[in-house]
Amino acid sequence: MVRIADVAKLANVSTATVSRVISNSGTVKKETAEKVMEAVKKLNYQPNVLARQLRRSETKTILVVVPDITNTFFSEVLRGIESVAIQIGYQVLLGDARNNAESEASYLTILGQKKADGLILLTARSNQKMLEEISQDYPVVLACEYYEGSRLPTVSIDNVSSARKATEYLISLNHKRIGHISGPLNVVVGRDRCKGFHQAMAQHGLSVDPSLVQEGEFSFESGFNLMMKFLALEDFPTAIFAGNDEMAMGAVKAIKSKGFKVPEDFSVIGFDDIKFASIFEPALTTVAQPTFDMGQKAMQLLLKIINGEELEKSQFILPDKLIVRDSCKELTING
Amino acid sequence: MVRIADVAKLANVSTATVSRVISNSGTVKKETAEKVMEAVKKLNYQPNVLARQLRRSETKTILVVVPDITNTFFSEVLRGIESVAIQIGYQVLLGDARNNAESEASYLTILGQKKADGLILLTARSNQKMLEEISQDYPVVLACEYYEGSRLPTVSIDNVSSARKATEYLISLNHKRIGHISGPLNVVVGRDRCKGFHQAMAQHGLSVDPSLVQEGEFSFESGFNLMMKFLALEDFPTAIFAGNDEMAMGAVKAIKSKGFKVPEDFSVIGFDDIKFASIFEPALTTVAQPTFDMGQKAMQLLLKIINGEELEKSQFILPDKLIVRDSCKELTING
DNA sequence: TTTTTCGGTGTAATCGATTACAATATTGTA
DNA sequence: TACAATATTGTAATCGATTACACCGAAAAA
Repeated sequence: MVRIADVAKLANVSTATVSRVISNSGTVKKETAEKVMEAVKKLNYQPNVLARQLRRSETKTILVVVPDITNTFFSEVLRGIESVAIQIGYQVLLGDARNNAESEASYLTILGQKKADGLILLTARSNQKMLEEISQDYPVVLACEYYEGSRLPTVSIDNVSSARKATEYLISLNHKRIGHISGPLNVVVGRDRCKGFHQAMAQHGLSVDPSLVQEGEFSFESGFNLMMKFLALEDFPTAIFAGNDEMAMGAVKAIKSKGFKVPEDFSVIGFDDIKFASIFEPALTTVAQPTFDMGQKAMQLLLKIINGEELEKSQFILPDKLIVRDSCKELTING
Repeated sequence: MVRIADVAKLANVSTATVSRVISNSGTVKKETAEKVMEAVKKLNYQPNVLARQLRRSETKTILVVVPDITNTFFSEVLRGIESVAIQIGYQVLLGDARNNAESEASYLTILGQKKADGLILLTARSNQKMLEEISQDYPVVLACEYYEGSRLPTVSIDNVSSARKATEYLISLNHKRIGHISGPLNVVVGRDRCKGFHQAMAQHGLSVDPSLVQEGEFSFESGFNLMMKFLALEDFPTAIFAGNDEMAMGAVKAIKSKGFKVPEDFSVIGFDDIKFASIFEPALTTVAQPTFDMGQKAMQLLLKIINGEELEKSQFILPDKLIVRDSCKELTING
């Protein structure tokens, strides 16, 4: 292992000078610097980051905890985070919570151990109070998910209004009997999308049949099963707003399994616009979240906090976008 | 910040003793240990991992470089890696190469900086020689992808025989005029799958029409475009072996766009068995790779190398599995 | 000429743990 | 009781960088 002392000896200067050169911080005479650089090159010296980190007590590493790394929605956000991180010399430590609040919390010890300078959470299912305490001591940013009424720095879309928008789209297509296949209501985004659904219905004077609102998990299977429930009712809904794209696909699959067609017999709208939404048949009409941007924004925000900069505000709402494809259709009188 | 010295003072012992207690390494009297543990608890002491790392010169961190984090195939492997890592007290530093050999290589400096104890590469597109040199100095394991004729420790399936198996399945369905939509041939797995295809054809005395082998990228769009090329030929193939599932889906889409049906008019087989393969319509017949297992195995292997254990062998071939679904059909005389 | 000023460099303390080695306490043995 | 063996604990060096502070010499100011 080549140490800074080796370089110093070869260049015939002190370690302090070498350090100044490689961090180009201080005032070093040009010729001296060249001598040092030469020695660095000759010895193929790379500073030991651990030592630097210890001394400066910073790791240039951040921790990102995702609920499910195999969900492309989150991996796209992650990519946004990482792209910014790399640019500014940070590395990303990955925590995959596997949809488990406990394991989510277990990653947080990494901060206390000083293995990371900050934390971005793409999931907010563990104890809110604990997290708020942690954010007193360490830089924390939430992305995608969030806590209600919390002051924690957050980057996300406005799930309530997006859900309203999705529902209103169905309403604009003349649908009146609309069902909602909701994500888990103990997760904010599930709750907020459900809320948006109800708001839109109320605003347009439409009543919501309680049997047409079903809570499930953000998975294909769950979407399938809940749609099957709807299809067991006397009086079908004509359109379905699903909590996310996977659920929407499950719902479509269920509809098809009964011999019906989408969008002819049922309109289905999803949420997230995952990679596969456009490949699916029918191509899914859905609300797109700016995944990559959210990741980038979250990282930029975290960096500001790490650097102790003042935040102009702490909640960032990014724009969503309704993507109209082929899974919804206007309800005609015969419909 | 609570330091070990604070704990030592409160417990009225030396820092050495505290250190011994928290790493339960040495011989410490029971009562002393209890005293120390009490002080630890009272002060809520957490060792500064950086200091430990510097002294022990180990980071308990590994670096995983993936070609594309938004590809569920790789994120499943990653999950396998991470699950083992967490269990044994390691953390995973993520490098997303974004399908770019240069950026892949840029992550390797992290090793030299001592920010990670080892490296798992899920992509092998950068300079082989360089990597082999690196593996002299640092623990390295390749997973999924590999270099031909290299002694680098590797975990993967046998892509040649898997591709042969896939092709033979088509042959067993009476197909004779079979096309191959290949992944990039500058990537080993692309090459090996192509090789397996040719082997199977030759072994069954079938000739390969050169115009029925097209090289593309491992993407949906690429699969679509290349299938369109086939569909522009005078003499169609009756079956297609695609380099991976995304390409297979693209091919199916192209076929449908021309008004043909899968599997009635064309049989299509994919590769990887990604999450979406079963949701796609028709559900994709494909070759499943043991993603999670490969990740686990790779991590276990890396750990052995880190610990300086002797490896019984360096190339691990895991079993693949042909998953028969609905995208292939026996060729009848009417074709 | 003398005194400041400051660019450029070196010395040594420091970050916070681990651990080699030394020292002391305790127990066992003769 | 005396001495050896062992258990337990402490002292201080160490990991490899960064950086506060001191210092020197040359240029600028008085």
